[in-house]
Amino acid sequence: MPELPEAETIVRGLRTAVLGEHIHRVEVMHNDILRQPKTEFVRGVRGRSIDAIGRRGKNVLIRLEGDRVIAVNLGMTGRLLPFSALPRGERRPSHPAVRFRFESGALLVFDDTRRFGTVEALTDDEWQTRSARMGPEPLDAGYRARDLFRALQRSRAPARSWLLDQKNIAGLGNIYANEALYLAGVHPQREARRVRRPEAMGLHRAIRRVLRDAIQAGGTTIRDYRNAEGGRGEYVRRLCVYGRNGEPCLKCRSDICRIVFANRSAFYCPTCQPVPTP
DNA sequence: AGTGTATCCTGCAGGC
DNA sequence: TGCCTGCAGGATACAC
Repeated sequence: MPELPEAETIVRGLRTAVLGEHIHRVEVMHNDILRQPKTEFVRGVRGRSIDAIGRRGKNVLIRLEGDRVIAVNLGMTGRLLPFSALPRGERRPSHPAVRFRFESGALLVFDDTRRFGTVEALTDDEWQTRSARMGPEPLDAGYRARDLFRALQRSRAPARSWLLDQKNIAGLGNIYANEALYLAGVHPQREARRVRRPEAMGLHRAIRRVLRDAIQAGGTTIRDYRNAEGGRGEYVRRLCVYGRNGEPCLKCRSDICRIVFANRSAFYCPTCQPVPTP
């Protein structure tokens, strides 16, 4: 659920909260969150300090001394919650999966209701290999509209499926993929290779605009997403199609439609995003 | 090779 | 009230 803007918002919050902390103890409450043996994970992180916090696509990267990195994929309901002391009462995480305790007494909790998220300790080299298999960062200055157009040409997948595939672009999820397609006037089921050059230009612009605006709004909270301070994302108020089926299109007043394909809902305006003609 | 489907898991909303 | 179904921001093993 957390997509690029949510991951970026969490990263910014974590920088002020846990940068420089020294990991003293690690507790794993749910082994299924880890993608490696628990002993290997603990060995990779314990006793190291946090040098930097970064992001790649939807992944939060906690960089440790000694060329190590904790890679966190938030899945659908994952949260990274820093606390200055052991939390109690309402502020306590509901489904803690991994707890990092710092020498200062502060701690960082990976909390995940559905446990679709993953946490792993990697060397920089291992992470580089992983990162190389992912598509370009859509907000990088070097990501060009013509690159998007050329890549689209090579696929028969529906445009929405193509945008969700992290090998094509890193960081888009179901919300922002649908929003970008709406802004670009492309139907979610249009074959990627049938997106014309001017439409690809518009889609490139739409992707970057949606992601930048959503970061500025602190992401989108539908139900579970919270930032590092426990706060909500305000981009919900700016959504044009996602979750708005049956409501009027903001441009033309047609009813927004919801369809399901590839096991996920897609939202679009039947007038602004005409059905693909075979 | 590249795409679509089913699956992991929990919680919530809505219908009866 | 309680039971059932469907739905949810992701990623991936598998079948075609």
